Amino acid sequence: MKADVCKEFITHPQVIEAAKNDLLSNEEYDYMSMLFKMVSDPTRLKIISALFDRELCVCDLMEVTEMSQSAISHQLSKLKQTRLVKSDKRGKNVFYSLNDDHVRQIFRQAQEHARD
Amino acid sequence: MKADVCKEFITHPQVIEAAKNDLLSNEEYDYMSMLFKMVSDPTRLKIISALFDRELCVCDLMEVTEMSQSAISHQLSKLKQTRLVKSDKRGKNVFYSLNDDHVRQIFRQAQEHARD
DNA sequence: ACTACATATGAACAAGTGTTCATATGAGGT
DNA sequence: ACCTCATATGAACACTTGTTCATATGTAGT
Repeated sequence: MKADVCKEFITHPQVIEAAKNDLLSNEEYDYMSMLFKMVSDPTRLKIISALFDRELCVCDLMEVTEMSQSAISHQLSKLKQTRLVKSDKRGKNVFYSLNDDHVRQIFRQAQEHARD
Repeated sequence: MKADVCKEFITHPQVIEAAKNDLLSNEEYDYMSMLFKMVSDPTRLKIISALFDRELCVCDLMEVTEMSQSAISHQLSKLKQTRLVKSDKRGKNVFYSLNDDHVRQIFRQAQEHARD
């Protein structure tokens, strides 16, 4: 970013070139950032683990997570917009479930990390 | 959370019990939340991918990520506090590198997800 | 049509986050 | 001792985020 800083490089320019080549596109960073943001809130993590092996309606999620209806509904809305969960309206209820397996994998990986 | 909501459960209480049993401890949620927060910022993601296969000093990271010295230093400080990176002071420079393999795994998993 | 229940949504507010700017610390060379 | 380079750090600021409160929408039963 600055030109007149770090005049005396110790690591050779090749190392910096290599690191530059390892960079991804901005779209990839933005997507990953969005994905991680979605799973970086404890309430949403609770919701995700509740939905891990079954579908649940908003009602059920209130019971399970001990959160208010509004809070859950707002979070589900975000999770749905970002395609992490899908919904199925049946009668008065709306049932939510995880949308694909990537979420489960990332969740599991972090959970393993948490055990240390 | 509320008692007088959802009087007519469609899913049986057993399902709710099962979901409750799948919940983790608050400490686990907080840890996972913290971990995901750390990798949910594009600047930090850039830093992490630059450090993926090599150590770099703050100087190098400025060049590679095209960010200001202060911004990088602040982010490295957070990444170090949360043990995602470690540092090694040699002379005038401080070299940073990833601290364990969990970060790499979680990063890779998300990157795969990003390709869809 | 009316009522009760389930969910969604908008506004408002407190709390958290990332950057910049200015300055401090610390190490090496002279 | 002094100067310069490399990094760290504190304060200030704009911006984002999650919750609550109030209210709207929609569905089923009567």
